[in-house]
Amino acid sequence: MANPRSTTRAGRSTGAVTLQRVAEHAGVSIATASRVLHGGGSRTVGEELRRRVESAARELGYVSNAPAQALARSATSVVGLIVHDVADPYFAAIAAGAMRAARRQRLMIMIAATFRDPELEIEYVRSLRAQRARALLLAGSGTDDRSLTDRLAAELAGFREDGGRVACIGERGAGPAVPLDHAGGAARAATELWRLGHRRIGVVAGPAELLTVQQRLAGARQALAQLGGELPDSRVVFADFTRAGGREAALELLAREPGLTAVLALNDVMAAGVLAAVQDDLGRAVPGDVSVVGFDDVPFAVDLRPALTTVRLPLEEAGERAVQLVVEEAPADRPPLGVSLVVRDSTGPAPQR
Amino acid sequence: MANPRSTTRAGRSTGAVTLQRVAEHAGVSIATASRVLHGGGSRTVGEELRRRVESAARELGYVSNAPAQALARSATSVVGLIVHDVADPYFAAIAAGAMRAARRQRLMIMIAATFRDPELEIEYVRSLRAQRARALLLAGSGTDDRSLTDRLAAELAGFREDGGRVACIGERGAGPAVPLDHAGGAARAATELWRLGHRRIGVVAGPAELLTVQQRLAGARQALAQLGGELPDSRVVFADFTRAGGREAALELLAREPGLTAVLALNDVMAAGVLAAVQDDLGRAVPGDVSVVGFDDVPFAVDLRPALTTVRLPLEEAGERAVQLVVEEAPADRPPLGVSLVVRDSTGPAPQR
DNA sequence: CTGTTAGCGCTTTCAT
DNA sequence: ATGAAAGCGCTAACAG
Repeated sequence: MANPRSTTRAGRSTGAVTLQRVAEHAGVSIATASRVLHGGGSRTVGEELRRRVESAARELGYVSNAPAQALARSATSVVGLIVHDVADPYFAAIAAGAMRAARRQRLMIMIAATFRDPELEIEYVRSLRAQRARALLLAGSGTDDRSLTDRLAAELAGFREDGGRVACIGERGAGPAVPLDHAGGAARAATELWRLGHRRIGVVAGPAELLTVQQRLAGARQALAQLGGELPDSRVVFADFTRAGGREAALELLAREPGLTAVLALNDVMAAGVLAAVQDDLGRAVPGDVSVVGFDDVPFAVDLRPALTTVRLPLEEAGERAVQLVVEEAPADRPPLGVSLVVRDSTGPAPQR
Repeated sequence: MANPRSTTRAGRSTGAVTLQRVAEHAGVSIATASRVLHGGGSRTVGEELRRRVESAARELGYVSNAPAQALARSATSVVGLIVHDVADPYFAAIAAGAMRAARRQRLMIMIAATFRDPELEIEYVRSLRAQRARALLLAGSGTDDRSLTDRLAAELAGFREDGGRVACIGERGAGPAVPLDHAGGAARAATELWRLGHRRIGVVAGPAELLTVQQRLAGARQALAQLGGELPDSRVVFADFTRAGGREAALELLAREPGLTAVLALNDVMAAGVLAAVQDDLGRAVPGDVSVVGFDDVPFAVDLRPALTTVRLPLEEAGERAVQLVVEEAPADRPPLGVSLVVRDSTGPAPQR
């Protein structure tokens, strides 16, 4: 004989334990059950019934149905986070911060990785919109592609109209943001190099179309100009924001401008590649022959060979702030996150010649 | 029958665009609209109506309501992934693989980070159960705590009863798993060290209660025993699976057993700490004085100083397989993922004495 | 091929 | 304080 979960009255096949069943089991109305099990604080149910409902729920192993709740109250507790690549320590750090904050707010984070495809980013905000996510966090850099940006903006506008909140990590003109001073950081790095006597500095940059890259590059360029130096285009090479990209770019850069005494990598992952290129491929000493500075200060920067001098960005905190921004746990006008230069062993005085 | 909702455009800027509205706008029934907009492939709608519905949806800017769909068909397209810490490259790699596979299946990944708190893991499977996630991926190591394990198992059983699928990355007796040969990998590492002439080998291990740690440790111990060597408890120190943990453990290990010529770190992040301890704190050479081998082969292993010899685990692929396992995109009996030893520069012959 | 019509499980007035 | 009932937006029989 079959062994159904409980005796069924008419046809109604059993299985999932619903609020309905909990209510029956406790001998109360479904409304009451809802109030005790999901009622937000406003305890408006008598002690006796409350107890009965609670034990019924426990006995039956009740688990609330989030989609049903979402439908009924048209609001979910999921926050979408769109990153380029979770395996990239930059995004991993942001995600970690966001998740920490989410836990405090009892929110769930749904992460989508675009693998650097802007089309996918748009597709994902649409998905998250369909999920009726409570908020959306855009962690990746924006692009200077107007059409893409406009389409994204349209999708985000729709999301907001449905009542969703949006926050960006780093300015990208698509809503409130947790500002990240890319330009300032790059300026700090360039200035340090200048101070060390470097006059011929090259830059290994990420994809040229990324706003973040443009801002960092502009910061370095401006600082150098102000100092009386320069950063001609011939000293900048763009590549993927990866270790391989950094390595190739460094090789090209130093082939093109052999006299460079320092290179600024626009992120730490690329810096790792630069270090490999300079030391292993080219057999030059760091910082003896050429100094290298990175950007972001991801966890492994200190373990690089030599330990990387880099611009520190408080990524985890940025992630936390982003969720605070969308759940208004904190005032929107907090002092911006500071960037700082962490001087380690990959930089030194410019070699005499 | 007056529709109370769409009483025209007075006041409120017409609420959400629902299927109902799209249907009206297209002059078809809501069922037809549903069929064209969400109908899975089985095109059973006339060309004419199909076109009308599609353009109506576009004009109105319709976005489907996932929670409503989930409720109606009692199935979602979200897959939960529970990790210890997204910022840890081990989990980041797994997550990246999972997301890549998820995209192909048009699934969304909801990541929950336990920050290494087993209680939280249980809490999160409950949450994901409430979300009616289609599947659950457990990426973290299990524990040898019986009570915790039982409670988790109970929760997972409930999840399965509701129709959810579960997969683990690495065996943990909680359902089908993407096997990861922790023991075999450790054996390979230990054997290599032995081959290089090392006879006094120490181990810097992660938390003792983690199954993964126990398996790796057992693998190393057994290999050594087989070779005629040994791994007494005095040569094993447990600490957090972090850089700091690795560093402290290495310091303690070498203080306790100064004669060690090699140390096996049970993951690469710890290995980074070991390298720092040995070289920077103790001023000993690697691999001249002591050889170091890591575990996992995370991306930065090659950039460590010196480049780390380590056991390679195909983490991204494991993540991909895990989602394939729960959506049965692939047969369950695929050949297990292979582990291999990547020999780099942190290992060398045992020093003569 | 298209429309009707029950629900899916829960929240939330509105009464009592 | 508690219950009855009307939805929330969509899917899936079940007719035509």
